[in-house]
Amino acid sequence: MRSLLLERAAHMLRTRAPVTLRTLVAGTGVSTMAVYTYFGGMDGLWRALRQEGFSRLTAGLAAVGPTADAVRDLAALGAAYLVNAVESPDLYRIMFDAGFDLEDPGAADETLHSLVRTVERATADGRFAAGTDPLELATQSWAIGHGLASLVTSGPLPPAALAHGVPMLTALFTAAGDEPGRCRDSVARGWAGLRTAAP
Amino acid sequence: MRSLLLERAAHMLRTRAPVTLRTLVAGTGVSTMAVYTYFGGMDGLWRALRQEGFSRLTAGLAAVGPTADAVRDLAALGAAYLVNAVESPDLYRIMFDAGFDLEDPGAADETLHSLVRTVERATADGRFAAGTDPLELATQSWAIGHGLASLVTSGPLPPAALAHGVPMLTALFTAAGDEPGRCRDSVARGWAGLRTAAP
DNA sequence: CACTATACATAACAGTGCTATGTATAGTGC
DNA sequence: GCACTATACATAGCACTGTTATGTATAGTG
Repeated sequence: MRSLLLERAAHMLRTRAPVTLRTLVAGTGVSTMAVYTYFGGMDGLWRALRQEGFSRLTAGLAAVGPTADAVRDLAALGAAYLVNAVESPDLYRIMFDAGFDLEDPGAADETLHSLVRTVERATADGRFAAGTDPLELATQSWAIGHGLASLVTSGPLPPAALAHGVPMLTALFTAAGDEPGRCRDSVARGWAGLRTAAP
Repeated sequence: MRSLLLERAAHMLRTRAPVTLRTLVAGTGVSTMAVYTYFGGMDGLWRALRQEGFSRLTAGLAAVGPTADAVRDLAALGAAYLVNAVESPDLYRIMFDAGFDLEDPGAADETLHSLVRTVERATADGRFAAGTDPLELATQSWAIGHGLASLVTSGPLPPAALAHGVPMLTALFTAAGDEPGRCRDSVARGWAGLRTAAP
């Protein structure tokens, strides 16, 4: 029942149907109280959806198999991040919407950690300068990805603006010590995985 | 009356008091209908608040007087942008919250335009490569600013993370053709205006 | 001075999340 | 097998939300 409600909520989110306590349980044959036994209220449902969103994101990032080129992998992670955000924008909005704030700090940690590991690999491979702080560079990559994803899903920028990720990440990685030409090539190859799902 | 309601709503937003139709008019001696005559409903109030937010942001950016160093000014614009977002996070959230989407496209245009003009100035001064697309670089700077502002005001990153703006903008501007050492210096000087208001 | 439009007030309506209270079922100790 | 208890719901109602239908007083206008 719990997962049924979660799936239904996710589906209503995708179809842009308003997700309210009563519209959620309508059709399931179950009453409004079920939401309280399983989630403790609507806030609990949103939290569960948020975790679901991060789980889906983590899975999407994990699908970016590590290759010999760690810089390519970093760009591929960025592309996968954007694809995830654009394909389910409502879920993405919930994930980064304040209001629940500080309820489960570190929900996004796994996302950041996969970036950190890849930066470390790139540094170990000699692509970035020896003194590079992995967390710092990973955070900056994340900020770029989130900035683009947020501006596109919120409306101000058209979906085509996602392409800015290529020069931005290239600039960031080059500044971290990677050789410009090789960096551009790696990022372009990693970015090739970006495909916006046709409606 | 209209501006009284707007100011009151902005104040309630600042003090984190829930802004509802009835709490808004309570104490003003006026009834709920006033909101409908002036704003056409709560959605209209949010739209007005959003415009208020953009006006305040535009004013904040305009206060960054142009100096002889256009790259410094670009960084100063970024810092001013972040200060504005962090000082009134709720207003910032409303500005970039979807839901009203596409109601007034181009509300953020003035924000972007001030960046575009400064990029053009920097290019004319020979700081950026001749072929630099001003809109492109301005958009990328915006994405960095918004990414940091959003992640900080939403919770995942601590306020100290705003400092990432310096290396990120430096990397971006250097990639655009500016000389690394001089760029770092300009950005640092422009960033010096960033002061988080003490609570 | 009649007429009309504006600017509200009053009251009610449907919808929201939530809770208090009931009930049926499943598990558990004896 | 049987009382006992906890779980998993259902039913009904509460306080609150935004919205609207209707009234009314005032200001402007021919």
